[in-house]
Amino acid sequence: MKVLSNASIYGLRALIYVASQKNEKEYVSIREMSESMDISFHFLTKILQTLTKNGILYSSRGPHGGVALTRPPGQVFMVEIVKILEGEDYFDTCFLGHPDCGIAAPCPMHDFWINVKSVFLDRFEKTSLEELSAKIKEGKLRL
Amino acid sequence: MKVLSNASIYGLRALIYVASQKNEKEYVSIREMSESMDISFHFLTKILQTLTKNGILYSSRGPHGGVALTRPPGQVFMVEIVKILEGEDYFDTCFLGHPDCGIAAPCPMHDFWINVKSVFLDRFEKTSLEELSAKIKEGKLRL
DNA sequence: TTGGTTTAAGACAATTTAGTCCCAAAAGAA
DNA sequence: TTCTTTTGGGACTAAATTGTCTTAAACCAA
Repeated sequence: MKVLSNASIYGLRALIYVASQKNEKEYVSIREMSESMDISFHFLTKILQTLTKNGILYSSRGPHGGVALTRPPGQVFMVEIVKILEGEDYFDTCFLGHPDCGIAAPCPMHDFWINVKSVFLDRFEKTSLEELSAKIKEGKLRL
Repeated sequence: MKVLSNASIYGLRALIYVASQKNEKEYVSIREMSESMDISFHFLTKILQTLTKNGILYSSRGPHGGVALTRPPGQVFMVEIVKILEGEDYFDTCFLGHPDCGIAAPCPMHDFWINVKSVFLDRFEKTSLEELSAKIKEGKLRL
């Protein structure tokens, strides 16, 4: 079971990586991240570019260049990242794929799916990069 | 957000279609289903073939041929269909894609994901084709 | 200013998923 | 038997996702 594309997963992991850095102001090298997390450098670069375009990251070229968060990790929430990388309509889906599933004509899984989606939305809205990176810093979790 | 491939969705919908038939013993034509549900006939045929190979359906060729359930709809549960069409390891995934995410080295979403997956598993284990088709028969739901 | 380093941008290739097509095989009917 | 209908099986195509590569642009330091 998978709810995020690889692009979103890599993007999230990279953001957590950046968020768990000691010095919040310093740029983190994409090359360093790609090697440390064993993600294709070029692919990761492309994903981080869209996060930069969408105002989540600053970026700088040249020596000591890389990316950095535009906001403190505690103010960046999963839901925003997911919507940028998966699309604004991420939560507007039907379990069985009907384009217009709703109260008027619900599919057999409608009630269950509405519930599940609200659990995801709630969690994504409440989870910040700070929370995600906190235990990484303590070495209790892995990226 | 999507948790099932199109193949699984089409397979499930077709099974619900078969299950909501008046006469349980009669074969249901794949052509009829594909047209009624607006699914590619050849694609649906392929999907139903794997369900036939896996003992979920009987099939018969020629006039009045088609597919029929091998068991009463009340004895066929979603979890079985999903595992056939998505793979046995459907519930053995990490939210962030780590192949060996576990208690020893959990990812930052591990606890949440374990919970969500158990909700899905529980629901899939308890939901039969009979339940899914019940309200279709009454015309209260759509396929 | 020159050269090395690093992200930006976009073309390109590989893989996976989705869907199409053709013909064979089985079943029923004339 | 022979013809028609319908599923079986596999090759093929299309689209989306994933990943690679090349070149340009920006930045830094010597």
